[in-house]
Amino acid sequence: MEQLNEIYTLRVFEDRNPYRVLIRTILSQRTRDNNTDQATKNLFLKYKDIYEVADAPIEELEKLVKVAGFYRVKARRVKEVSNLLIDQFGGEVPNNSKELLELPGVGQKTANCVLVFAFQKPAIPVDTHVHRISNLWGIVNTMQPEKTEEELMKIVPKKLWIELNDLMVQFGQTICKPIYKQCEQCPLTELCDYYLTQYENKNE
DNA sequence: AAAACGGGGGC
DNA sequence: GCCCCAGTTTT
Repeated sequence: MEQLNEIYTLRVFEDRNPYRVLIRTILSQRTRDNNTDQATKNLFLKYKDIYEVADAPIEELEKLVKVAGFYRVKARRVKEVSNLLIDQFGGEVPNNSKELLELPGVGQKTANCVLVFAFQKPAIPVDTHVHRISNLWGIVNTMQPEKTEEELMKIVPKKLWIELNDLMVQFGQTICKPIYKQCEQCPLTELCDYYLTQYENKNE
């Protein structure tokens, strides 16, 4: 943890407006942060609030969101979710997991991001990196992301949930990648079963 | 359980 | 040019 903190800085949503957090998180699905930021900026420079987004022409939404990729799906989801929130939740983003999961384009990970970043509620947004690395390190041994979240919550002190989660994501993006792992740059090889099994023979 | 969705940034 | 992407929905 200390070592990781020297390499990475914590990324958090400075904007805690629940609606913008929700939209930003939907736009971030399966896309890199830079592109997500740009798409979010495009959207909210043009539209002031949920009602303007809900009324926006789909072609215009697609254009603004394009840089994030999956732009047709995402534009449709942004519009759908905005209309649904207006129709069924009085234009407010729900602050509990059950109702969040009913929204189109919102799965476990996105729901957790909203809970954490908009409402400061305890949850761990487990993405593919966190899931993969947790298993790699033997922190958990399960193929189910929900189970990973459960196990991490047991092991990691609550105060560190968000920070550690974020660091694991960045670690997964840069070093402990899905396939091409950069073990030469890794400060944690001494703790890593994967590294030991991969390299112990080569080091002879 | 697997495919589909779609475009960009990094190297 | 190829690799990899802070997933969710549909088949």
